[in-house]
Amino acid sequence: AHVLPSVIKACAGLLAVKIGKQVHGFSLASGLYWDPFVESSLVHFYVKCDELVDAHKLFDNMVERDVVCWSALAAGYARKGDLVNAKKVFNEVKDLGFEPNTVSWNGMIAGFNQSGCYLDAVLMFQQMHLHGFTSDGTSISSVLPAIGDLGYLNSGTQVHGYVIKTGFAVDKCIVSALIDMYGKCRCALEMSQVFEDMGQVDVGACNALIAGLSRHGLAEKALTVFKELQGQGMELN
RNA sequence: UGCUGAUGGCGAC
Repeated sequence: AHVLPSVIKACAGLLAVKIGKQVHGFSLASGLYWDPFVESSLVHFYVKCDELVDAHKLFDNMVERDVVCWSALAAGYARKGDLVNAKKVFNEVKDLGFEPNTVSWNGMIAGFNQSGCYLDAVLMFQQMHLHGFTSDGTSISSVLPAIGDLGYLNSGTQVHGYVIKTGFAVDKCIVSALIDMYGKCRCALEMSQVFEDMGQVDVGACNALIAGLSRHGLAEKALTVFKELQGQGMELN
């Protein structure tokens, strides 16, 4: 019974729709469908495959809904840019009787960011704090690009300060997210500073830096940096 | 100190 969720998870990763549906059928036939782990991995599977209608239907018919499958569904709507349903599902949480956790919040922030609903991503980030949660690395690297796209330099600087204070500065994803954010806010200096403060060289950070430099019309500088890094044996795209 | 499910950046594809 513990292998089903893993199998379904693999189908979701591969977008193997047919196989996933077969596994779904098998779980029904074998009577394992009521297992919360099986069910939520199925919800996640349908979400990943963009079958939100099926995902929602499954969710509504579940015997044992919990915070995990609820998070998966809400995040799925957010990632699709379906603001109405995302918020609707997210706000249903009280009626369902459980509480969002850090992952639930992160899923919404990341989803809104990926679908270009930047303002909503930032608002969710604020709400998360108002509800007494602390952001982790995932929340921060999800919200930073949204802040950058909105040009909210003040918020970005605040998050940067928080990153330094909490020691998240060693996280590669966060560093490149910071570089990306400063690049979008047209702060070439801060951007380069973050890059240099990073002890080690990271491909992602380099990509963000070069993209940021080009955005400033500093294409030549970008090329120079590109060659420098190549000289150090970096494999860039 | 892990051991079935939901959440992360830039880029290439």
